[in-house]
Amino acid sequence: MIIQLDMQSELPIYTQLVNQIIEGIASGRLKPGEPLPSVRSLASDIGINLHTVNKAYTQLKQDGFIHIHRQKGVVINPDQMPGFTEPYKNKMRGELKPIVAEAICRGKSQEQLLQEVEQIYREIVHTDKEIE
Amino acid sequence: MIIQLDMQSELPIYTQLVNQIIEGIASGRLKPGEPLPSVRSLASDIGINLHTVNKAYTQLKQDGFIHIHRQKGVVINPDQMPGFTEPYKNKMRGELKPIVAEAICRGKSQEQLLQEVEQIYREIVHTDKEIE
Amino acid sequence: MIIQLDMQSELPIYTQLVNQIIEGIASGRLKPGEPLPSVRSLASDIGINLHTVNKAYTQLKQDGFIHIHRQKGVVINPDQMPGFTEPYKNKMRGELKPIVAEAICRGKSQEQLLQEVEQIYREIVHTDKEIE
Amino acid sequence: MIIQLDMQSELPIYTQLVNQIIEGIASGRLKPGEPLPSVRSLASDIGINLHTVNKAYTQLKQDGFIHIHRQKGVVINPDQMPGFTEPYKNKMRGELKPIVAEAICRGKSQEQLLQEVEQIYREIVHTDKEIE
DNA sequence: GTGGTCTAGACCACT
DNA sequence: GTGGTCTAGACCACC
Repeated sequence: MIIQLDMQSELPIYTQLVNQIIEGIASGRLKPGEPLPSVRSLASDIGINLHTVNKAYTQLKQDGFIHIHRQKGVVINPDQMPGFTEPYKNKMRGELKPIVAEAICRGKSQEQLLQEVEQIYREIVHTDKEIE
Repeated sequence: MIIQLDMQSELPIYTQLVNQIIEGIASGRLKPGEPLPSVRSLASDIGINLHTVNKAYTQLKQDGFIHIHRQKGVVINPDQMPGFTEPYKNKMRGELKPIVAEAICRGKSQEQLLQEVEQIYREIVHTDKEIE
Repeated sequence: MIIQLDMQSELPIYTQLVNQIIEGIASGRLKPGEPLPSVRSLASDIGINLHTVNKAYTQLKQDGFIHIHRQKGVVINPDQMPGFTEPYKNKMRGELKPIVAEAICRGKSQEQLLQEVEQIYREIVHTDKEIE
Repeated sequence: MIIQLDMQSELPIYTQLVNQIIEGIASGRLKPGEPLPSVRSLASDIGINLHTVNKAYTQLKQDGFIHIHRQKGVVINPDQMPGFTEPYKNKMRGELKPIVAEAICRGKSQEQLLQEVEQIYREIVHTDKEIE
């Protein structure tokens, strides 16, 4: 799996990493039980510090997306993804609200906005799984 | 208009301010041409630093949501809201993508996600405009 | 509040810090809303690195014991302590089980063990709040 | 006796092994003088490294729970379990204290906490000894 | 001033 | 080899 980081972004590097791995899972490119590179190898591959990778992995572990298997390394949670919990739902709605509000100001109709979301949904799910 | 700030939030205060004003515009509670409180009075009203309000107003001005006149003070852009520009579109899609991806991982179907967005849309637009 | 660290302990320093702060809250020496020293000052006071303090604070924040107020610094959660949740309950029972088992092997009766726990409970709660 | 290991746990595997054997003794499923599997066979049974089992056995021996004979192999200490020594007492209290403190913060009364400990005590002692 | 992030390098426990 | 911890020093955003 290719990791694309924007070092100029306002988003912390570890957050970008977390997002990309979640997108990888959502798209099916990363499957439950599949191993992830070690902290050190991923860090050297993408040219960042191992602590930054570690922070991303730790957050993914706390949220239940991955397991950190002692000495076997890191794997995508083989059993189940974290559920649609109430705290998560609130977090999601809180993130969505300002985005929707700005879209409304800028003239997007409800239909247009839903189409936009639908397209993003399909882009993620239909990502060609053969391409890595 | 009531401003609700969460001092524990990870979002900077000025960003929360920006978001709330944009939501006010989206909901219709704030209308084009309508005056906003001065930096000084808003800051003292909600008990935050002048600089923080100033930063929020500056960003809103840069994005085209408000005008800042030397004498007339601050008003909602009376002519037109900023449009659905290409850079904004990219920004929006970049923000939406990780949210959608995580929702997919957590088991949301496309229909459920669209309903969620639709509900948020309606909540913003249908906010009772009588209540301030 | 005095922090006592054992640099030779098997427990990570940041865990010892977390424990001591939780004990401080349990004993009433640290009250809801009360400020905690800044990362830097606490680190220099007890002679450890600021990142270690930061890690402890971050964990306490995630567990809901403290709030990290932007720029105001760190305060004990003024509203409510984290509840007796199911995951916590499981964690607690998992920690308690091997301790109880070993006590049984070493000849402790149920009554003796309960007295031990009771004494610890009282020691924490009845800590003289005048002494700091 | 069935050994249940959690490879995702933060506890080292050898510690989990030690705990489970102590629980086995506490519950009566493992009786004084009873033989334990050899390092080699236990390791292959539960699919872990020889060294890991060895480390667990070594710790149990040091604490006085088992004897390791050159010929007879490993047996539960036939004479007497280790006593309620002063160093052990301190260790136990040190482990108990943060658990009790957190329970207090999370709203457990002394009675509730004692009931919790009592229940764990009974669960260990009353484990059906017929089931292995 | 505050906390947050990133880097760098070291040591350790575990397997 | 793995991840976990600690230290050190730097820069940044926020207020």
